[in-house]
Amino acid sequence: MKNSQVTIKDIAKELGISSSTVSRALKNHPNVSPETKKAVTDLAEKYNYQPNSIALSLRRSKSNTIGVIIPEIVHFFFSTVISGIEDIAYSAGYSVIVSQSNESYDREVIDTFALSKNRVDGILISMSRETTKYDHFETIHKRGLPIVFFDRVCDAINCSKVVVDDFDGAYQVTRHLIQQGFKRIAHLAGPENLILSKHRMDGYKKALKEHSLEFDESIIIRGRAADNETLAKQLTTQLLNSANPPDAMFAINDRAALGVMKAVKEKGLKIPQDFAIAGFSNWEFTAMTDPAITTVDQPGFKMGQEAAKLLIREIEAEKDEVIEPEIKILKTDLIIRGSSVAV
Amino acid sequence: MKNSQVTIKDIAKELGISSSTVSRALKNHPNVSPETKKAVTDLAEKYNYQPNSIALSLRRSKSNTIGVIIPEIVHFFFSTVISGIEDIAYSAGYSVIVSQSNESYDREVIDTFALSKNRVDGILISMSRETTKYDHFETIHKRGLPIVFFDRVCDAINCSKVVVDDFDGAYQVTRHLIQQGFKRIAHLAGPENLILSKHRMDGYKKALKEHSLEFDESIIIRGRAADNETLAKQLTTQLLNSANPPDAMFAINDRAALGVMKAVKEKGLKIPQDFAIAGFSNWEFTAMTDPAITTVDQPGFKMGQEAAKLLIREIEAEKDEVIEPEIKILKTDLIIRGSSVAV
DNA sequence: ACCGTCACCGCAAACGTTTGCGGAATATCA
DNA sequence: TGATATTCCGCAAACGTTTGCGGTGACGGT
Repeated sequence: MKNSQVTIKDIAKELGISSSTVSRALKNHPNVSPETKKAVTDLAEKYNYQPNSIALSLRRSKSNTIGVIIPEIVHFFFSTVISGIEDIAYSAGYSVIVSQSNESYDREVIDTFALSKNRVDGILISMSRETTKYDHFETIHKRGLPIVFFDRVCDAINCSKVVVDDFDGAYQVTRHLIQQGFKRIAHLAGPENLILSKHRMDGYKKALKEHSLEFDESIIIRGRAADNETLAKQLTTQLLNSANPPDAMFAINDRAALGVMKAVKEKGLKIPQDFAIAGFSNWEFTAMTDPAITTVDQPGFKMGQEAAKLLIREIEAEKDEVIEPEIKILKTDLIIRGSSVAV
Repeated sequence: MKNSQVTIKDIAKELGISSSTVSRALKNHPNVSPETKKAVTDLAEKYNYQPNSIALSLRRSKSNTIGVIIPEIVHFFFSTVISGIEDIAYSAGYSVIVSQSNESYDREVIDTFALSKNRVDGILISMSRETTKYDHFETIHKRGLPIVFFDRVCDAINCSKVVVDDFDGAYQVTRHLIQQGFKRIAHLAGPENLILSKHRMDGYKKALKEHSLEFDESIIIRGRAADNETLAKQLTTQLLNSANPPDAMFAINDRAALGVMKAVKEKGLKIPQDFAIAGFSNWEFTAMTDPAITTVDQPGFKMGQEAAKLLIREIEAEKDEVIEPEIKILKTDLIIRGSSVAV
């Protein structure tokens, strides 16, 4: 149990010089004689000196840590984003501390202030599904703490954001379904308070319009089905049993698409011959179902990278330097699989 | 940009008292008059005083942060474990900083020392697949930094560990296959340097022996197929085309099981009538395939919780107190699904 | 008038590091 | 020899907090 690490003071004492000199010697400051430098570095190496990062943080009033708040960690997309964040953060010398809101507004507020109290240098956030008030963001942002939103962004705060081109992704996947010959394409929509739901809906509408298909509210599934596979299945079954059922479905995300698929299979329809399905996000499992699900790939890793870059840029800006908020829109990638086209 | 947070000194200055008194007033120390206390707490509230956790860390030489090293974040099981770790850590007042080794030994070493340099109070580790040398663990452990291993544990280090009862899980799932009437059960084994591979193999063997089935090396798939779906599929196809093919497969994990499933489907065999499949870990997607895959649930969340508890217990032990390393073995849960039994 | 007790508060050191400033010793020059 | 420049180093403050110890003043008891 050699408890304490060796410090600058220890080295100074052993060499009979002051800590200032040791500090300077270690960073190769010109005002230190070569002999002293050598003595210091030798001893530092011998004792395996590691600068105390906490003392450094206090001195510089900078923790070199960034906080991340996401709805959930156990989630293919978000964990991919974290991976991207860490990639950039680590190579820039930052640690990453992650906390999850579990899609709860209250928890998100707690997490936000906890990170602020922990003196992180900046925060990356993807909002919870419940969040409709933004005071907690406002508060810490006004305090001068850099914030960057990603994916589930907040329009009310004037800061940098990274999103995926939801509109275009939805447009492309819907167009694909139309090009495959499907005529009556339903849409399972997302929660109304997330902008991405609106964007995807708009992309869907644009594709319909462009191909002279009319938008029909009766084949739109709204509400909480987006993240509830069972509900998605139920509502799809209902739709399939209706008078004028759809022949394809674009679901707002892959989990919902899976619910749709189960409903369609249960009904005895063949995929994609009788009914085509497309999701959104390219979650891992979409390649594993039978048939595999057509979807839209969101560059999660890249999103994490970009968000981290924007944040660090802001953190490391000079005091008087004014950083204009930047909105990064990442292109999506249409992944065509068996659920929408015969292989 | 109100840059600086208010400090104890600021409050002290404004009230014309010393920082010591403010500090004591804030923690309700008896040696402070009620009036002073009130004045201090009022002002603290007014300015929304937040203790500077970095200064605290320096003072107490304790960062209240724990480090986690896992092979990858984008992984259902490991992200579940993290979730469990955070659950315990946050309620005990610790932050969690996560880093991933990406299954690389070199990266694991770097991460280990980076965490140590960042002055975490303890480390939770699940080893990379590559790791066969343990000097980096040894070094920091000798330095007195508490370590707890989980899942992929290291026998060479004498510290607390949390594992799943791999032996029993494998035994149960194999027995289940036997009870369903399958006679020639193959096994896709894991990397040899991970103890869990051996344990699962042993559980498999025990079930065979108990039912008087002989162990046949020719239907064991070894090598790198465990985390390579494509390879798993190839080798399974090879096995299916052999002279005396198996009628069931217990795969060391779910990803491999999926490869097996694809091979079996491609061969035109019916699952489970002609061929049964079982995996291990209960990854999310196993419930989503068609048919759903029988597997063994590993309590990832609970594992995270237990590991965090053990670590924090060690961190918060008194200096002279001797903490005996503890090995926690968590029970698994057999999840029977369509791939091994007709519904 | 002296002493002891008590309640309340401040001083200063400590955690480990950085850095502006000044000072001592040596070297350079007139 | 005396003045000045150069080289190297230490002092002390600062980051924000905690805490042992000592100090002050009021009060009651003898």
